[in-house]
Amino acid sequence: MSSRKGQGVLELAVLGLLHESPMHGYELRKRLNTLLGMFRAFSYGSLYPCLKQLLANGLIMEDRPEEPNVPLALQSRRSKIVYKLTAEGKERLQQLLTEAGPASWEDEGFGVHFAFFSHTRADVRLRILEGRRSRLEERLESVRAGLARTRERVDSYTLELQNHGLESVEREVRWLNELIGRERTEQEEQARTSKSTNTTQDMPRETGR
Amino acid sequence: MSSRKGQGVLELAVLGLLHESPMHGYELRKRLNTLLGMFRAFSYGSLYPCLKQLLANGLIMEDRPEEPNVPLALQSRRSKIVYKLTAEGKERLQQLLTEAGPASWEDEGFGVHFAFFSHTRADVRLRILEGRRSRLEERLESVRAGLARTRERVDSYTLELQNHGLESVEREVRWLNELIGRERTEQEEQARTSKSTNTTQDMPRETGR
DNA sequence: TTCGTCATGTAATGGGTTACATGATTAC
DNA sequence: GTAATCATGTAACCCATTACATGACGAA
Repeated sequence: MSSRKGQGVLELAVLGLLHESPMHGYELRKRLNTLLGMFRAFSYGSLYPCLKQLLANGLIMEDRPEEPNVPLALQSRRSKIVYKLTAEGKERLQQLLTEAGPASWEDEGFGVHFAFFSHTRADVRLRILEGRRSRLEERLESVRAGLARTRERVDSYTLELQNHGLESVEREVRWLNELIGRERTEQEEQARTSKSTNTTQDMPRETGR
Repeated sequence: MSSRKGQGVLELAVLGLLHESPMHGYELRKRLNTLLGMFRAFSYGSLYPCLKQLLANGLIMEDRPEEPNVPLALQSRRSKIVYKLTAEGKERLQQLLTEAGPASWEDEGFGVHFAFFSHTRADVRLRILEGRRSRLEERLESVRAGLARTRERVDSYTLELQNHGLESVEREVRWLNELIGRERTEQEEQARTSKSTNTTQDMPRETGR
C-alpha cells in the first residue's frame, strides 16, 4: 500500500528479471544490459541502490549462501548476495505489467515493457503497442509540420538529420503495425478456439520454473 | 580561461542557434526542438538556467529593447530579452565545434554536432562521422555477441526487440557510410580544385551576417 | 474582459553517472 | 603471488523535468 514510488524503469526491469530466476546484482546488471541491448545501459551506481530500496520495500529478499561452516558471528564475509522476489514483489510486478500507463509509450518505458511482453496480458500488449504507435505518430506529425514551415531556409545537413530521424521513426511505426497485426490475428484465433469460459487472460503460458 | 564546465549538449545548441541569429528564450526553445526533431526536446526549466549561466560566463549578452519612452528607472518592464553571442561566445562556439571529443559519438552529442555540420570544418565532420560509426559498430558487436550466447533460452518478444534494435543501428551505419563517402569525394574534389595554398580549412563559406 | 499564447523565471525533485573504495575468486 | 575479473557498495555531482508563479499582449 501507499505510493513509495519506484524509480521508473529500473524497478520493472529488475523485478522482471528476478522473476525469471534469482540472481545477484552483478549478473543482474549484465542480463539487464543485454536484455535492453541498444536502448539503455545501467551502471552499478543505479542498480545497487535500486536493489537496496526494493529490499527495504519488501519486494525482494536476499538469499545469502549462509556458509554453514563459519563459526557463527563474523559473517561479514562479503560474498555474493542472491536476490529473489517475495510474494509482494510478484504482486507488484504483476501490477506494473498490467498498469502500462502513458510512460510505456515513451522510448524507455516501451523498451522495458516490450522486453517482458511474454509475461504480459494480451490486451495490455495491444494497448501498449497502439499507445506507442500513436505517440510516434504525434512526433512525426509535429516534426513534419516544423519541416514544412521552415522548409526553405535550412541547410542540407540539418535537413539530412531531420530526414534520417523521420525515416527511423516511420520504420518503427511499420514495425509496430506488423506486431499489432499479429497480435490481433492471434487474439481472433484464440477467440475462435476457446468458445467458452473466457477469462480475458491469455499469456503464452507461464514458463514453469 | 579555466574550465567553467558547460552543461553538455545545451551549450553547443544554444550558441549554435544564437550564432545564426539573435533570439529570445522562448523562440530559442522552439527552434531547438524543431532542430533536434526526433532526438531531444528541452524544457524551459533547463533552457533559462542555461542562458543565465552563459550570460554569467560572458558568452552571450542580453539585448533588451530599451523602451526609449519609459521615464528612466522602473524598467522592470519584463518583456522580451533578445540574446546574442559575444566575441567570447563565438570563440567558444568555434572551440566546441572543433573539439568534437568522444562525447560527440554518443547519441545526444552526435545529433547536436551534426545539426551544426555546416559550420564545422570538413576534417572534423569526417572525424565525428567515423567516430560515430565505430561507436555504433562496437554496440552491434556486443549485442550480437550477447545474442549468440543466449540464443536459445530467450522468448520471441525479447528476440524481436533485439532484432529491431540491431536493424535500426545497422540502418544508421549504412547512412553514415553514405555520408562519409560523400564527405570523402567532396574533400578530394576540393583538393583537386585548389592546388595551391591549402589552409586545412574548408567550410561551405561563412554565412555572412 | 477574458482567453489563449507569448514570455520569463525558480524551487523541488528525480534519476542517473562517475569515480572511488573494497574485497573475493580464478587462472596463470 | 599476481593479475584479471567477479562482486558489492557509496558519495559527489550533473543534468534535466515538473510544477508552479508571474506577467504581457492580441484577438474575440
